[in-house]
Amino acid sequence: MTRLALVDCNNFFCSCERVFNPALMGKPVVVLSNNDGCIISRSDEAKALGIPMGAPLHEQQAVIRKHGVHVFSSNYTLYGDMSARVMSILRDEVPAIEVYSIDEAFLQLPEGFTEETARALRAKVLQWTGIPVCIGIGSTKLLAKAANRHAKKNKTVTGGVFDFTSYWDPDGILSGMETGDLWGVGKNLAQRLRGMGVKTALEFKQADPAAIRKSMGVIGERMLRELNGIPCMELEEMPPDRKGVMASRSFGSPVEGLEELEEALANHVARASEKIRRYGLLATSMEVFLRTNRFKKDDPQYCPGIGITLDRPTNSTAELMAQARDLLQQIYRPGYRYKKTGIQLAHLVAEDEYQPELFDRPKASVIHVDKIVDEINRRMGDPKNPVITRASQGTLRSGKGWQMRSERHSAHYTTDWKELPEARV
DNA sequence: TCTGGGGTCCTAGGACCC
DNA sequence: TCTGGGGTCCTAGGACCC
Repeated sequence: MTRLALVDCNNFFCSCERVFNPALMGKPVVVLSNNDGCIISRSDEAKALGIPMGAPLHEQQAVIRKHGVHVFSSNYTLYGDMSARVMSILRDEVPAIEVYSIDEAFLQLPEGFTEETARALRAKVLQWTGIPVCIGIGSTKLLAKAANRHAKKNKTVTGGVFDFTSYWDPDGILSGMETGDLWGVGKNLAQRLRGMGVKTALEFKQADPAAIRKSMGVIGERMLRELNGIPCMELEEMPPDRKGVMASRSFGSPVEGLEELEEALANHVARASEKIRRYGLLATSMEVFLRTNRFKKDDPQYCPGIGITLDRPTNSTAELMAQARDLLQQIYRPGYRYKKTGIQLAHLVAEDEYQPELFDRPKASVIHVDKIVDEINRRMGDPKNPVITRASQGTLRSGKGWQMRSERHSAHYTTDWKELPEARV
């Protein structure tokens, strides 16, 4: 039987801050998201105060002041550095490792790697880096994840390490776990499972595969098999090729003017292009988007996006910048309070494999034209009940007119006319 | 009134994760 | 007043091709 471990750093960002400020030990600590908007990491003490994951900072100010919670802006350079140290220790201990995220890794365990070995590894990571970790062991990735969760939730009993493969009653553990606690089962799938009478991880494990397949597709079936110890997810030592790179930020306060949006966008283009250069990649398509504040229900909402296929693959900041500015001008409308803007570089190709004469560009180019949306709604529907509620993209199909997608119906709408005033491709 | 079948490519949207 | 920023995979359906 193959055995895998999932090693997960506890409250990683908070733990990193503590390494460099030991006086924070035993005190409540939180780390904030990029914009200092949300709480994205909490120490155990902060969790005990009832501060939820992802909570907007402003909602927690009272608790923070009352209990003297230490608040940090995030410092990803620091966290990346600490992560590398932890991973390098893990890499030296086992034949293969998959770095799954900044604070997690799957380990392929060699023969004779026992729970005691795991405890020693845990102690070593703590001693060498100052970062506490939990370790879960199982015969599949899903079970290793579940074991890790059990170890973390019952730290006083488990000491931060739990091994499904040597425990006398694994089903007993699964029966105490809700399906929503499993890796890959979120709010919606948990609800779907409840509808089938499946509430615990054990009930999921024992469910009818055909029924699961029908209601949850291959993802559900895969999870069911993994619960039964049949591996469906391989250890991936090499990170897969990147599909796209995004750079976006929210504004602290709403922005209305084009100039300010351009400035922000320039920043995003610089970051994204730098990133793909570092990876040795070229972008062949780019998308620019704008967002109004979705939390302000009463404000007029406008969330356009526009994508193009680039004339030639590039990672040059200047080239991308010129394109981005042009795209922004196409979607910008005055009179809205914008909250966020960003770009996405996609259809990435490796720089050293790129040969212009062999390069096959993506065929369809996506456009955004608000006027087309308006026009379709005007021509096709009752203006009070528009066919397209929030379509942000459409495609010009050769000879077939415009194809738009309606959010409400999740379907394409194809018009039989091509020409529209002021339509820009 | 009947009106192929198989395949690829593309996109949006849903769901999930850290 | 303030509400993150990245990613992934799967599915469904249309255009287009043979």
